[in-house]
Amino acid sequence: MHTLTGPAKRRALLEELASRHVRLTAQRRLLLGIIQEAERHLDAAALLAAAQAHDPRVNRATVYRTLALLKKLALIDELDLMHLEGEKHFYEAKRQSDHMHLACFRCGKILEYSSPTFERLKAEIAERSHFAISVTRLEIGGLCADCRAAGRDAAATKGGDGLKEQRANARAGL
Amino acid sequence: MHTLTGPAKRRALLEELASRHVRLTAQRRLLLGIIQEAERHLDAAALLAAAQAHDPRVNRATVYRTLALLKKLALIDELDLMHLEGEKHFYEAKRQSDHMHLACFRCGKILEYSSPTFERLKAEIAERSHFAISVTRLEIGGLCADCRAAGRDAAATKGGDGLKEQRANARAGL
DNA sequence: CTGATTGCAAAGAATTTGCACTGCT
DNA sequence: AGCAGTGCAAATTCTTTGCAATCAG
Repeated sequence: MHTLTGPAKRRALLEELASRHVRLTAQRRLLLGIIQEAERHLDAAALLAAAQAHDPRVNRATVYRTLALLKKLALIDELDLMHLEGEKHFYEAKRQSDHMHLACFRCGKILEYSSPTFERLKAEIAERSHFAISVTRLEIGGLCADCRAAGRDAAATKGGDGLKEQRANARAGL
Repeated sequence: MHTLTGPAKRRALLEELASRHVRLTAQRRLLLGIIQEAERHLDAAALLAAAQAHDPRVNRATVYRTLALLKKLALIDELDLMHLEGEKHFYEAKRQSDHMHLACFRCGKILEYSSPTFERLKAEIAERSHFAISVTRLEIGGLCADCRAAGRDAAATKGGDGLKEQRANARAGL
């Protein structure tokens, strides 16, 4: 997961934009680079912060506009990650094969998973519903292996309360 | 799709809440009923409007709090429907088997689709990643059968621009 | 009774927009 | 040169919260 090839990948994105005759401003180069080198899923605020570390003049609006552009050009995917921590969106550069995201409600960890079965499912859907698929988003919420074990232990004593669980409880007024 | 059994289903939800010792206020009964009888996916605003049609005193906050409660109790699923029209969430009563949502970027139509392949995929994920799945959300964006055809026609003349496409274009400043 | 639930209105988080200015190509 | 892109700050959209009043069990 997050197998980054570094410069190679980065150039690919830049070239992709250039070949599509998209203007390459300093801001876009910077943002593209950050998105591609990212070791974790970035939200708009994190991307903005990272960009401003290099050049404080990069503006929030530019970040949102650039993300919208890249999404429209199908170069990045937008994720909700099960709204584990608020309603913000996360972004990642598109890769060869789609993958799904497993979000742990307890520790907040995000696991990635890809499978031929998913590809088969998509093909099946396309064929049977005559739908031309352009984006897929498969997000799964639950407990990761570690937290399943930890949860069993904690349940014996106090009753484990994780990230998402806390938020949900608060909202439901529990 | 949207095969509603009416009263039967409604009672089921009420009883489910009662059996869990959840207080059944007039507001909750009303909201539950609306959610279960709904013929389409409801967002918080639509749910509020529908509720207020019966009783104008139902408050926005109560709607959000009730949705949070039902989500926490795993009685409803929250959907993003590919953010086709803003960032609001949609809700639907949970059913026996999970299904995915196909969102048409052009006409905004939402199709539902369920498949044993999806069930197999979930089983595979659970087994291989040792993840305890509690919620899944599979959303697919693209063009529905009708719009694929319409798009081909329109492309010949003006170049079809649909709901989501318009918003995306606007955001990307195109 | 008594704590859970509600209404209200104000606050909050995330994102978008209008407009004047800047900078690619 | 000329239009796409940007910064800025205000506006929007959707959702949450604090607190006093109300209600279910």
